[in-house]
Amino acid sequence: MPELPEVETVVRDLRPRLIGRKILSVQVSNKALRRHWSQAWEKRLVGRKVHAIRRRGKWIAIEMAGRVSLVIHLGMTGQLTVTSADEPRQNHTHLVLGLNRNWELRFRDVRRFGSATVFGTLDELEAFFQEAGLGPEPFELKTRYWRERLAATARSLKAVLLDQRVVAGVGNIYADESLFEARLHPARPGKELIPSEADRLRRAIARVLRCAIEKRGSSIRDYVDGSGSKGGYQNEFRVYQQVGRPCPRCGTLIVGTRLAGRSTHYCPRCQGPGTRG
DNA sequence: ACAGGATCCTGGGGGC
DNA sequence: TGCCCCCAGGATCCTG
Repeated sequence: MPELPEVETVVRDLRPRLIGRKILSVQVSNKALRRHWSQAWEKRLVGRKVHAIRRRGKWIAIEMAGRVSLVIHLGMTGQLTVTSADEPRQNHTHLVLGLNRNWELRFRDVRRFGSATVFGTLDELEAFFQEAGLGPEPFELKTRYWRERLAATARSLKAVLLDQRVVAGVGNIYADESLFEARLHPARPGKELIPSEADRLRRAIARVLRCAIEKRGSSIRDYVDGSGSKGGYQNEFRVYQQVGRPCPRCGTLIVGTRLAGRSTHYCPRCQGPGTRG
């Protein structure tokens, strides 16, 4: 599920609920997430106060006193919520941090493509992100960098947008919505774009993501924010999951295809294959 | 360098 | 009601 707008919404929700709270206990389910949980991590967490929560791409870093951090990726179906400890636990809850004042931070993940990892030092944390090779944040994309990355590749725009090493945080929904906003065909090879088209795409990505953050993300199925509520951007989709419906710009029917291994949606007219887009 | 497929998982929806 | 097949907001590894 969660792409940048969803992860950003979760992070903003968690901040007031988590910062200053103390971790009193750690409970882990017997099912493995994408990265194996080490028992030694529990001792590192217990007794610590939460200092800050940050997002990098689709990653969430919960930073504690003593430079310990809990780093979480929500995968496809991850949910990270702060709830009263009295609230019944849903199935597929894989990590529960008991907090003071009877609160709990819960990580639920039906498909278990998500992960939770603890780092003991800032160096470890930085090395982890370094190794991931994450590209810049979409809101900090430099014109020159973006033009050059596109010019250097024959891959489709769709594949480039999904590549976290080129730009961090865009996933399948916002790739399609951004390409529609920019009036560019998802199969266009990056190096075919003229500079003005590359710039248009860069601005489209930022515009779409900002709008989605405003609507608190997209809830298709599993996504919920930091308090367990759904987002609203699924009502704003212009091409994603809109196959057979009229394009909001020109009325042509939206079509679906498969690109870069993912379902892809676009308007064959507005996003026609020509240079003009 | 790049596309495409398989993989890790569970559950929902459609067809029969 | 049940079964079978396909699909899903991600990421990674392998093949050709």
